[in-house]
Amino acid sequence: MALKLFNTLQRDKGLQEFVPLDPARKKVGMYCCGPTVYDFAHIGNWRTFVFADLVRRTLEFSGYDVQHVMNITDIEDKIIKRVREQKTSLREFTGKFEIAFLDDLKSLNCKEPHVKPRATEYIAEIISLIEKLIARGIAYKAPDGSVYFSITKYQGCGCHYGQLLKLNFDEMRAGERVSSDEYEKESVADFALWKARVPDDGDIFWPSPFGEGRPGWHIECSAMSMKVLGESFDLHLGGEDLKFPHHEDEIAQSEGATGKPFVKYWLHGAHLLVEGKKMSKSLGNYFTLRDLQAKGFSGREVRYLLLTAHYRETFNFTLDGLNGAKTALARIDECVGKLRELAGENTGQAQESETLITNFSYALEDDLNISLAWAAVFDWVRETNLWYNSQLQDETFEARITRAKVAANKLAAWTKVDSVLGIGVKTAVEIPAEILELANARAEAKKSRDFKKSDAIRDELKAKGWVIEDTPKGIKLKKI
RNA sequence: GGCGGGGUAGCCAAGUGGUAAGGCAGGGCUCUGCAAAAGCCUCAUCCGUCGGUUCGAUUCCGACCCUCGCCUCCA
Repeated sequence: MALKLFNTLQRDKGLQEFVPLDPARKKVGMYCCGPTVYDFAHIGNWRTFVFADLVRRTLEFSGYDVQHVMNITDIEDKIIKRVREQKTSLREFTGKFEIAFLDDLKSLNCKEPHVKPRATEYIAEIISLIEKLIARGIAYKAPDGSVYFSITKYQGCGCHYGQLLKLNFDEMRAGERVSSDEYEKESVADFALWKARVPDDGDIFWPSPFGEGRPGWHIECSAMSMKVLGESFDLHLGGEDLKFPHHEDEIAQSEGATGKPFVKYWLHGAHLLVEGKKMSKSLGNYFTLRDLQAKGFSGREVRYLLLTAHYRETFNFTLDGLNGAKTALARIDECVGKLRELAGENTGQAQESETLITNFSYALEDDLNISLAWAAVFDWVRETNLWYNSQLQDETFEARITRAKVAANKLAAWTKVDSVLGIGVKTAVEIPAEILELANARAEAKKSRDFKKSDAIRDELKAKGWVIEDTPKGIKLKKI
C-alpha cells in the first residue's frame, strides 16, 4: 500500500495517493507555516508543529528525501506594537521568541526544519513578487500607498479563487470589521501585499519601488516557499484556520505571479480544545509548553499526547490525559528496557515482516492514522511482554543466545517505528549516591527480615521521588 | 446568515453494511514478606435523538438536538 493523504485541494475526492512532483519520486518539498514570534507558542500551536513533524517523519519512513521548510514571521502588526511598547529593537524582540520557539521544538523532539527563512530576510524576494503581480495587472497601488491584490483581476485571468474552500462572497460577512485604514481597497476581499508606512510603525519599514512600508502577511509565505522550494512544490501544511484567507491568498499570489500550480497537496491540522473548552487565557486553560513543564510534565509526554489523535479531528487536550501519557510511556519504556537488557551487545535487523512494522505502516499510510499506529505499538508491547515472561525459565546457553537475537531484532523493529513516533526511550537517570545508599540499607533490612524498617525506607525513597521494585533479577530503581 | 468538522465506555480515542482497536482510570489475578508507575486478564447488548433503506446500521439516507471551527489577527 502507498501513502494516502487528505488533500484539501481535492477534498471532495477522498484520500489521494501521495506522488511527489520529482520525476524520480524521491525528493519531496514540504513547507509549513511557522510561528509569528511575538510570544511563546501555545499548546495549540504545538499541535500543528508536531503534526508537521509527523508528516515529515512519515515521509522519511516511506523512503522520501524531504526538504522541510518552515518560515519565521518576524514582522507583523502585533510584533511592531510590542517592540514599540517595550522600546526594544525588532531583531532583539523577535530573536528572543525565535530562540524560545526552537528550544520548545527540540523539547518536543520535533526534527528541526532544514530551512527556516525569516520574513525580514526575504524583503527583496517579496518586493520582486509584488512587482510581478503589478506587471501582470493583478495588483494595484491604492491612494494610501499600500499595494493590494485584486481578486477580481485575478479571476479575470481565468484563475480560481476559492480552491481550498467554497467561497460565496454575497453571503460572507467579509469586511464587517475591516479597520478604517483599509478603506482604500477597490474591493473588500482584496488583501494587502505591501503596507504603506504609517507613523505607528516607527523605524520599522523598508524602502521599495512602491514606497516605504512593510510586507503584508500572506506574501511572505509565497515568496519564501517559492524561493526555497521552487514555483511548484509538493506539500504545504498549516492549521485549519489558515485555509482562509491565508492559504487561499498564498495560492492566489503565487499562481497569479507564475501561472503555475503552486502546491500539489495541502494538509490542514485541526485545532484542539483544552479540558473540553476553547483555549483562552480567561478560562485558565491556555498553556504554553513552558507552563506544562512547570507542572512537571516533559516535552516527551506532551508530544505523546498530541500524537494520540488523528490530525484532522479536534483533539481534547487534558491534564488528565497528560498524566495518562506518563503511564503509557512508562509501559513502553519498561518493555524496550527489557529488550535492551536481553539483546546486550547484539544488533538486530528490523524485518519488514515484523507484525509491528506491517501494522504500523499500514496505519500511517491511511492518512496518518496515528491512533491505529499506537494500537499496533501497544499490541506489540503486550506480545513482547508475554514472550519475555515465557523466556524467564530457560537459562540454558542456547536459549540465551537465541533470545538475545530475537530481542535485538525486536529492538530494531521498535527503533524503526520510533523514527516516526519520536518517543525514544527514556534516558537512564543517574541514581544519586544518597538514593543508592537507602536502597542498600533497605536490602539489608530485608535480608534480616526487618520488614518494618525496609518498608519505611521504601516510603522514604518514594517521598524522595524514587520507586523501588523487587524483580527476580534484583532491585530496580525508577525516578518518578 | 454562508461554508466546513464533530457527537463511540468514567476520561481520551480508532473503526466497520454483519455485530465495537488502543491508551488512561477501575476491577481481578500472578510474582512478592508485603508491595510496586512489574506482568497477565477483565472492563460498551452498544456507538447524540427520532424516522427511513436493508435479511441486517453505530456504519447509508432524512429530520432534529448539541458542540466546535472558518468567514476578522489566529495553529
